[in-house]
Amino acid sequence: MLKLRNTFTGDKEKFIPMIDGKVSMYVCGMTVYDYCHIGHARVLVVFDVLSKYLRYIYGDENVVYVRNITDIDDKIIARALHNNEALDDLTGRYIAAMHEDTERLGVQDPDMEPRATHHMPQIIAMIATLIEKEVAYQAQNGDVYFRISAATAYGRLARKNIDDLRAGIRVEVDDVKENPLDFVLWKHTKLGEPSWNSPWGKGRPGWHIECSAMSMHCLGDQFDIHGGGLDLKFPHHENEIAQSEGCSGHKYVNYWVHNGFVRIDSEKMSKSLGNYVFIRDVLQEYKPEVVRYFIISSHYQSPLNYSEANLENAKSSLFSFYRALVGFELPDSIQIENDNKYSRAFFEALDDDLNTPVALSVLFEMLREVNKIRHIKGSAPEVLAMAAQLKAHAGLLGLLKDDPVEFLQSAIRPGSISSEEVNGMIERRALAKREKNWEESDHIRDCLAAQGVVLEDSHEGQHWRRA
RNA sequence: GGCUGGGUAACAAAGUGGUUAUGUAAUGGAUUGCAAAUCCAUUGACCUCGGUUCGAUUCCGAGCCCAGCCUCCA
Repeated sequence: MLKLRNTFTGDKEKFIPMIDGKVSMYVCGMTVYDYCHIGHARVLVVFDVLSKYLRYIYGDENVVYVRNITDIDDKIIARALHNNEALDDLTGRYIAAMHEDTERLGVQDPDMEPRATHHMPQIIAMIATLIEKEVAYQAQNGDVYFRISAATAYGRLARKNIDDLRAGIRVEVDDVKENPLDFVLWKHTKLGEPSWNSPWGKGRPGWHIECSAMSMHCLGDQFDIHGGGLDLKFPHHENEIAQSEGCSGHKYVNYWVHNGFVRIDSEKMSKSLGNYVFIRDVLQEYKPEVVRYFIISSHYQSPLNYSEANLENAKSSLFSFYRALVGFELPDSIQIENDNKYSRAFFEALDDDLNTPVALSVLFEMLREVNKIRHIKGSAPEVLAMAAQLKAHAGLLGLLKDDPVEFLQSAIRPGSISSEEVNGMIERRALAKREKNWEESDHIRDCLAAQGVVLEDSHEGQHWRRA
């Protein structure tokens, strides 16, 4: 039985869907004014793994996974202005780039990908309801604010109390808010900014209300899982709760799931610190599955330290899995057999709050078993079956999807020696080996090594891979 | 200042009141023309100080250190 750490209560809880056998999940996606960085990759991959596992448990058709796109906000407007570019062009470009990144990372598309600008009627209707219920008000400057004093249990998710928050806040001179903690739902338009018509005049929505409106529109006013990065916990998710529950009058989300940060040099990686690494930059150096392996090699809530050493570690681990699968003819889709000790341990790990590091350790045990029996029995059916199960289980984590030879031999750096050249040299070496010309054979091996190609001799001949 | 997490062997990373996590690296063996890969084996650990306990890395308390949130951020 799957258990998840619910950050609302802080406890590891049994996951019981609201509607028996059906799961609804919403994850805060990207604000599209730049390329996705490794921190984004972590959210994408973590919730991809969770959704894959939920689909495995409940069936593909019984899981609805929604990941939104924020395509209207201050930073987007600022960037468009800076680029002298139309807003739609800018967001369109970065949405396309994001889709490139997710596809390369093997992240399955969510069932729905709502965009804020496509949900203005829902956003406006929600604000209208909040005003009607007097949990929101329009201030003198035309902005509409959420009335914190009307919220029940504000600060519960982030475990903050309103007095502390208020003490720390700096009140601006011209503040029109009733309470400095009140946050904006609708901003009246400023010259040159994109705007939509509303009962409160032309303007645009605040960030928090977008997610409330889109999630409730897609999944209903209460749903199972809401995910996102830890940095969204406060104030974004806190505010979502306040708005959504203020609107519906009942509970909004049953399980809050937050993933930890990616760190770089022991510091949080973020746009505001400027120390981020784009996904597309990492993919110049490492294959997508290596990045994925790196991400899931630690628990989703722990901090994840981005470093070359850790990527290299992930790379060598993943390579050893692929090496073991070379030479086996395995179908792409394999039924998972879950009645053996490996599988039980694997699923026990995933059930335990998605403990992917332990799940990976089970895959290593399967790997060792494959190598061991392969050595004795070659390609006997039971060896193939074991290899197939390894591939199938890894597939649930989004790993071992590639063809092994392709994975091991394809070059990612431009200017690398071509596979044809390598094969030519290997042929010459085979000849030298036959003639027991070890000097020549070793020379060729050294030459290839200098080009980043590793040769391995086996009973069936020479195998090669790129280091 | 308030609030969250965390400190595990060379590195990465789980977990546990007493029994091998796991991977990389290292060492020895099998294998190989030599290597590599693979298999077998081995070394190496739980921040500090108290407390609870027959026994604590694991529970409790204090301290030190690290990261994060309290303002936009995945």
